[in-house]
Amino acid sequence: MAPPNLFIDDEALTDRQKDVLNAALGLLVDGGDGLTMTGVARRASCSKETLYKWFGDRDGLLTATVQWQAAKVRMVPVDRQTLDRRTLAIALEKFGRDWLTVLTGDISVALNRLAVSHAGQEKRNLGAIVLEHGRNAMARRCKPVLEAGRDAGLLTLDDPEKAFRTFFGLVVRDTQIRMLLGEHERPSMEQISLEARQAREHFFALYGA
Amino acid sequence: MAPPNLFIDDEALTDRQKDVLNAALGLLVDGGDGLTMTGVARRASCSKETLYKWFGDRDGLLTATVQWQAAKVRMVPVDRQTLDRRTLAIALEKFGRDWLTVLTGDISVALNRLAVSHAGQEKRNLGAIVLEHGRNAMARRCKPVLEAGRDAGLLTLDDPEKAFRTFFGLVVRDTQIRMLLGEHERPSMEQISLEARQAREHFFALYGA
DNA sequence: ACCGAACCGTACCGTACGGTACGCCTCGTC
DNA sequence: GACGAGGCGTACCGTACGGTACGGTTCGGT
Repeated sequence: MAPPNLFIDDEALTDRQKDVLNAALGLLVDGGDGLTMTGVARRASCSKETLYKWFGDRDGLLTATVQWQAAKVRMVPVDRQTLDRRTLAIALEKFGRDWLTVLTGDISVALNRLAVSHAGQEKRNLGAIVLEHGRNAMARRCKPVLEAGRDAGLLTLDDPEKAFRTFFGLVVRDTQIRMLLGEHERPSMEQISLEARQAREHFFALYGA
Repeated sequence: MAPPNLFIDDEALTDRQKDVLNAALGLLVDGGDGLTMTGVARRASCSKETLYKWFGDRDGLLTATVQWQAAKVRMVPVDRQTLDRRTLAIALEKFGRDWLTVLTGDISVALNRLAVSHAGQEKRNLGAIVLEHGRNAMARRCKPVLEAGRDAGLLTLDDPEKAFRTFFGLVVRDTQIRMLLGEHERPSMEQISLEARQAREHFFALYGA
């Protein structure tokens, strides 16, 4: 059964509905199993019938949860005027730091795990959503900065997309896949800062004008 | 119930057992669901009872499948004598090419999906196995080459582990996570060659002596 | 005060799947 | 040829979970 309304535009959600999604997310974060309709209903103190009325079916609930939570990920915007090499470097480094912090967080790991599992079956929605709000959102934020850097004569890059993908690689490296595969020692703040700094240095070494 | 014998050392497997594991793998590759004991039994033309006798339980079967298949991944070894800059570059580039080819293959994607899902529940085995035969195997093959490059005065690196992780990032970038999340347009051979070449160039730009 | 909508709690149904039991067949060994 | 081990096919059981039904309660509107 199709969900009655699939709010691709979010925030047609009442507070109570957000409570439900929070419950689902909580269940998801501490152990992907346990995320059952009965479990969500119990944790949110609501009835299963309500869940089905609001979200159509299990998949609708999952989609709503992922969509709503993924949309929360916000990177700090960077104002592109008054761009000199130092502010650009600071911006990129902070970018990497924020990104690594989000990536290694419980919620991000749980969401990506769910989406990856989901992409294994035929239904592809969750993977697309997470990709959109994850990698692609990062790209949308990052590429204008790179282009601004190029226009300011600070960076030498032909294709912003390719440069972004390299930046992605320099920042994320093997961190994400290791977390997804169950290595639960999250890097510390200091570690993240260090890695972001090195990513920035490396990126400038490769693309600095 | 625990599997009767958990052959952490592989290849205590008869041909018939390998047939079974192949069936499981096939089921896994075309759509992670459908990978059910009944499905495997049907596909391998064997009885469920035999499956349970051989592998203990579903988890044992999955583990055996992943372990056996993951062990198949072989990178071409690199002889570290007579190392000049050109052969090192060729080795690293081929390394990247092979790695991207494996990573984007159906089997690798399916295996990693399964392992990631599995790591979401409390049982962590599969994640560890894939990590060991994936990233870690790559590291074990790669780091000696990097150290040889350093000893030959071709590379400047303090910590091989850190250098390897950067190499990993330069090669893999966002490719793996995108495949895992369901983006099924696999990069072509030409695309992979291009990316491996750029990864090699970038790596030398960062670590070349 | 009354009514209806929304919702909670719980009981219930159907099915899919992990795991077991059992009858039959095949084949190697004596 | 007799026999037992190993294995195939199938029927079966228990349970977990997605999904539905329904009675009881709260609450806002009239």
